[in-house]
Amino acid sequence: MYSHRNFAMPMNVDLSGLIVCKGLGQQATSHIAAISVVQRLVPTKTLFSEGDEAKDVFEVVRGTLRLYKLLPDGRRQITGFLSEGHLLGLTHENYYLYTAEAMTDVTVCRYPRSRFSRMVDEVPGFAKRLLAVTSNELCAAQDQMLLLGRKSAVEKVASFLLTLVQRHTIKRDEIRISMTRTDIADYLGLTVETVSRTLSKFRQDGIIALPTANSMTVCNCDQLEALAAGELNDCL
Amino acid sequence: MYSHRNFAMPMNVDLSGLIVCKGLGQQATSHIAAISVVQRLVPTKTLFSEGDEAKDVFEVVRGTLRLYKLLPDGRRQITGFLSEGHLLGLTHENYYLYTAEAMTDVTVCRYPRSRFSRMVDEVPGFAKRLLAVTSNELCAAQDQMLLLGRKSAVEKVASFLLTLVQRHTIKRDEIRISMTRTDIADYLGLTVETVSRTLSKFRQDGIIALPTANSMTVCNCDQLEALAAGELNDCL
DNA sequence: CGCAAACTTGATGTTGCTCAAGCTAGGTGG
DNA sequence: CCACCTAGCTTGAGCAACATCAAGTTTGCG
Repeated sequence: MYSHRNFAMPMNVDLSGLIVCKGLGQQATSHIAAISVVQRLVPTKTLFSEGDEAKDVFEVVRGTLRLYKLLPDGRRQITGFLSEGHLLGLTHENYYLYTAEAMTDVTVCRYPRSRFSRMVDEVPGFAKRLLAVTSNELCAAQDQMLLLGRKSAVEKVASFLLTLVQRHTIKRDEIRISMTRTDIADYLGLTVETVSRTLSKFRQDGIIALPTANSMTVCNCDQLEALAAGELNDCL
Repeated sequence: MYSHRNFAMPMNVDLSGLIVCKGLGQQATSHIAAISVVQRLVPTKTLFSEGDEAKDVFEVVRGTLRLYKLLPDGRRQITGFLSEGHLLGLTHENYYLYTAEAMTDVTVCRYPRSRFSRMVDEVPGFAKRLLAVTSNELCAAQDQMLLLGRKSAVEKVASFLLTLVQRHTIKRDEIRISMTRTDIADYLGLTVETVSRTLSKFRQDGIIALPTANSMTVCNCDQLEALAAGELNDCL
């Protein structure tokens, strides 16, 4: 199982495209690159767990992670899926507030938190950039609260599919679903069975096509939007 | 009805205690005070609505507001209750992402967004302070996602009561509930009836006392914590 | 080819919603 | 000061949406 362990490498990678560097000067970029370490994960490996001491901040360079919180009895709520370019591990506590686990092969860039924190003080515009990132996350979190608290299963799944469509603008309407049904369920506050049934229903209604379990084509985007907003409660 | 309208006043108020000023220098504090305007609201008046152009940032000086999002058919999800010392209206979009409505008589301090934004660039440490505030909100939002997506009605209400207890450490265990049952329901993703029934059950079980509908005493804090964590599913 | 994990589908069960009615408290006007 | 009125709260009965439990099916991989 050794080959499955997480490992850090003193590797020379081009980091100039990192999100944390965007808009910062050449000097800041090299400063950031200097304190970073590249790390890789295989699927299902955790980058860090809720409650661990928050020693590092990470940026996703490649692949996708799921972030989640658990209840004592194992119930799971996925708070987000993070892909290339996203930061994670930012917190003002001394411990991580959620678990981050690789869904695919993942490459991240790791920054020691102490130095990262110093950069927030010293690099002009850096705190503002992080504020922008965090504000966007908060916005997404609030949308998700509306979804979790007030939407029906059909609305939840429809909303979710639409966000998938909006992310993958590449290849019109043909979407790769990189998460399992269980992940989707834990993200939407449903069970696997309900997610599966709802997708089947959308397929039967000609709203989507499911060539395989992991890919999807949206046939009727308007109707999906109507369903997501809860405007077609009668029609189903 | 004129007396019920929101109004802004060129009023001299001591603003040195504002949260936005904390930890900043004397110069920054006076700078902030210089661009602020005091504004008052009576209960049920909205400070701003979701989708409005985000012209200002606010700080609550007195009273409590509810923040919420609506679905087209009127379903409401309250994303938070804001009291004294909290900032609101921060967004990186050009419009507000939620509605803010007064629950009590409210006094806020208003800052033009353009100037506030300039301060983020110019006042050292200001962006970092806002980052801390936003990070805390994000943390709370993620806890709320877990609650909304994965907790039962009993667990939701128990969790909510515990956060109330933690806020009001004043007067051991005697808590004033400033929101209506409907507000609580819309915050927890439940209906009024379910909230009422659950509170009644807690009362019957001797976990809490409800002298009036708007106040509460926690009799058995341990049990409430156990319920909130979902550890007593069998016992009820 | 065979195995395991993921997915789908059906039958049944339960939580929390809906609808309906009565209760309580605070505020208003006679 | 009291009666009324209304908004908020409580409680009950029935129901629907979603969960649970239980097979089967498909898929990907060794």
